[in-house]
Amino acid sequence: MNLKIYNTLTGKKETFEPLRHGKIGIYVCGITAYDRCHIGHARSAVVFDVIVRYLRAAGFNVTFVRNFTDIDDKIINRAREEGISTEELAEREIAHFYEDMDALRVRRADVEPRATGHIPEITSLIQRLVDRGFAYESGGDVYFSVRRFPDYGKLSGRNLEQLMAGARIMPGEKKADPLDFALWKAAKPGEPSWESPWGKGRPGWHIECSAMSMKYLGETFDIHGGGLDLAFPHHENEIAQSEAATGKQFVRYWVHNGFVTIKGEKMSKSLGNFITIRDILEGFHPEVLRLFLLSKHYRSPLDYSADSIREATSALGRCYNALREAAQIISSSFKKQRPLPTHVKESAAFILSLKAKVASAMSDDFNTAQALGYLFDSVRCLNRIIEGARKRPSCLYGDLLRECCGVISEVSAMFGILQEDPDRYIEACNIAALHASGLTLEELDSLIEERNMARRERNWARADEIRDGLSQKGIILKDTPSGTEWSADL
RNA sequence: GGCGGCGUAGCCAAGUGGCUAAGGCGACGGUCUGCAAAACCGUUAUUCCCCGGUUCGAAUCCGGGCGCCGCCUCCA
Repeated sequence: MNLKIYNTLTGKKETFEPLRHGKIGIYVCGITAYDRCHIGHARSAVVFDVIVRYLRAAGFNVTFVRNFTDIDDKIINRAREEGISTEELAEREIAHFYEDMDALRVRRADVEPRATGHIPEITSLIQRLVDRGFAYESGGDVYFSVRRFPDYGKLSGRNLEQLMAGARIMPGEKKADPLDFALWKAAKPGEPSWESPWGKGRPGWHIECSAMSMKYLGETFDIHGGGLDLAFPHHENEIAQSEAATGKQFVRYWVHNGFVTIKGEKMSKSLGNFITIRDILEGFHPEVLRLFLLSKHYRSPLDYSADSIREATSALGRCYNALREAAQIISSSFKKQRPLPTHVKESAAFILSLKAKVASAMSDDFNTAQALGYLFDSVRCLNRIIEGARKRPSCLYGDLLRECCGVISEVSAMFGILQEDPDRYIEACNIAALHASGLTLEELDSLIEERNMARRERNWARADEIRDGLSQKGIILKDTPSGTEWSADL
């Protein structure tokens, strides 16, 4: 398997070679625990969740680390506003994070370190930088001397002159140079603080990721990921700190996901145009959100809209519908052993080749959009087989469909979709639609009964009137040989 | 201003030098049906923002233009 990854550091797609054969260390910047997560956070989490699932499916032994920033200015300010401690705030928001991620079927990382749990590692890394002349103490703060690190800017493609244009010293900072950034911040009255060689204080934002990633993955490791907005200054500073301290390359492949936008603009707290994960999950199944997030390549911007979520809902519903029909055929026993038609065999062959196709799409810089295209192709093939079974039943269909569904299910697992029992998924949609229609089940049943009476009397006008009325309320009727069924309009 | 990204059908979206430009949503026609729904079959971009260039050959490479977005301050 030749895996290609786009590396922000070089600006190119490169063939991936792990540092140690068969093993991968990956660190992804997690959240700052001060507020609810929005769809942008969901994208980053789901994208790296799928990347890790894929790497494991490809046979790599992956160590996945994702941190929590549980102390910083935003947390201090928000805690003060709410009149609670920073610990309480961080604990609550980490719990909310898990609530959202569990709902989204995002798996836990192998190590989930927190900044406040790694103060000794952080201070000793800062000490190392001071000892090597890359950092200096100033009035209880410690700063990194950007000009001492010649490679500064190599990740984000900037040079020092460009950076000087926008750099300035904020009031209260004690930098020697406007480009320098804080490694350690002296405690202000009332702020949480830890002991250090420079007095009481707390870590700057960037240093925690260097200290924790190197602790768990080594001084050089394979993949570091995060949102594109972290590339500068956060990841640039991580490189500077880490490489200045160790003299070694810090990270081999930098992977950044694109933003979620809304009406073309970046979704962000400051613009106030964000939609929380919890908001979405009130109206849609978590797999719908996952499908939506994976439907575009991870590096491109992804525009959120109510319509695009509805499209994902329809597409997912179509897949579940096929899986349910397949399950029905599998569970029914046909006596006749008719040979399978050619087009059925061809469809099955396509499905059986799905794993290889998806693996090939994923090996090209994690092309989930292309991979999902193959999955949808397979669902059409599955429907063709189902149609074949309905037209000319044969006992040969049971095993064939079981095998095909198994492949589809296994491949979907990598994306974290189609993992529900189809009956239960569809039933849940139906219940939601019934609820939204404002009808009770009894009212619906009696309308269906009334319509069937009208149909028996060949009163098509009345029958259609009832069906159209229900359709407007989001309930679709389907007349089958075994009676009338109702379902949600997916 | 500096740096970076993007512009493919009605909408969403793969494809980055050469087989018929994936797939999804929608729409339309056919099969099925009392009519529908679901499903299947077919149609829906002779063409990939515009203009030049390289090449036997470009959506794909190069130059220029137009438009949109992001980073340069906290941000997934």
